[in-house]
Amino acid sequence: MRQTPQREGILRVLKDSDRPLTVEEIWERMAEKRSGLPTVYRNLERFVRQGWAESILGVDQVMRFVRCDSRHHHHHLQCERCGRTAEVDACGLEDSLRQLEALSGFKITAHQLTLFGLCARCRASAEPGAERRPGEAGHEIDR
Amino acid sequence: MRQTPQREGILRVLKDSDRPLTVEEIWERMAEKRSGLPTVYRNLERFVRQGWAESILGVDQVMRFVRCDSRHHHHHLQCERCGRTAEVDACGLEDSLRQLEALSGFKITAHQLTLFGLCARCRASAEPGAERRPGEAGHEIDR
DNA sequence: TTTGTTGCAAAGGGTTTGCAGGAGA
DNA sequence: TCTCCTGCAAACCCTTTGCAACAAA
Repeated sequence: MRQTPQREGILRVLKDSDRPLTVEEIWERMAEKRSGLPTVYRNLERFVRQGWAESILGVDQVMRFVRCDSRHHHHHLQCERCGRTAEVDACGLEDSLRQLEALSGFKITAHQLTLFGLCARCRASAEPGAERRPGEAGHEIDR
Repeated sequence: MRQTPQREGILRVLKDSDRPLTVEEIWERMAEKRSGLPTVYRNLERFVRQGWAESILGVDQVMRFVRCDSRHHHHHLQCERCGRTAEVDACGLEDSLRQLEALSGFKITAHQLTLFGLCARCRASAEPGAERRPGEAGHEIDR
């Protein structure tokens, strides 16, 4: 896989963001060397295949991308207000899954879990007028 | 909400299927009184809002719809081979969530969990050549 | 009769593709 | 040099919308 300014740009944008971004947001943030939208799509797809990025579906049904820090099994916690996400390492689901297998007859091979809520920050600063949706700009540390 | 043959048709198709269906699949199965695709979209949206149906995203990233049997909190088990789903009542996640809240500082307000695997049936009849993906025809009982 | 619903066709919007030119290695 | 990658524009496809005709209640 070749190294190109476009690819570096995409990965940089993802790295610099603390929340998942839509394809268009990524594209917009590639200030210096903006590439074509198709290039962003094509590379994002590869990054996901390679395990360098991950796509997650927001509450608003929009697909967003995050840099994938940990290769191992994990899940995402998404703040409903600012859109920031946190990775959750352990999922503590294993026991429940074994139980379910016995109950349902299914052999469970994979699961997908997304958690929604309020991050510590937004929880603290619950000032009115601060409501935001995932996909909108977050706090001052946004970008 | 008025009762129309189109609405009855959609609900009937959903009820007769043991696996989630795409909008187009639902539309195709409304044999007698086939409606326009927009009508299917419009009603499906309402049914979901009303809690009569539920949309679930497959491993293939395609949205499908199921009749919603239980109004209470539940999750879906999807068979990767035949596409059939089962509803799981308890999710046994509650304890883990409390732990996570303490750990992450998040106040978890909602979660979305989908389980993938092999249903009892497909597990038993693991004959080669029987591979199917969600969205393709299932077993003989498919319709 | 009133008002919600349908069907059609057209618009919309995000994503993908084809292809020729360009640039990593 | 040889591929792989990019950019552009066009094609796609699923979904939504506008509007007039229609049918529940």
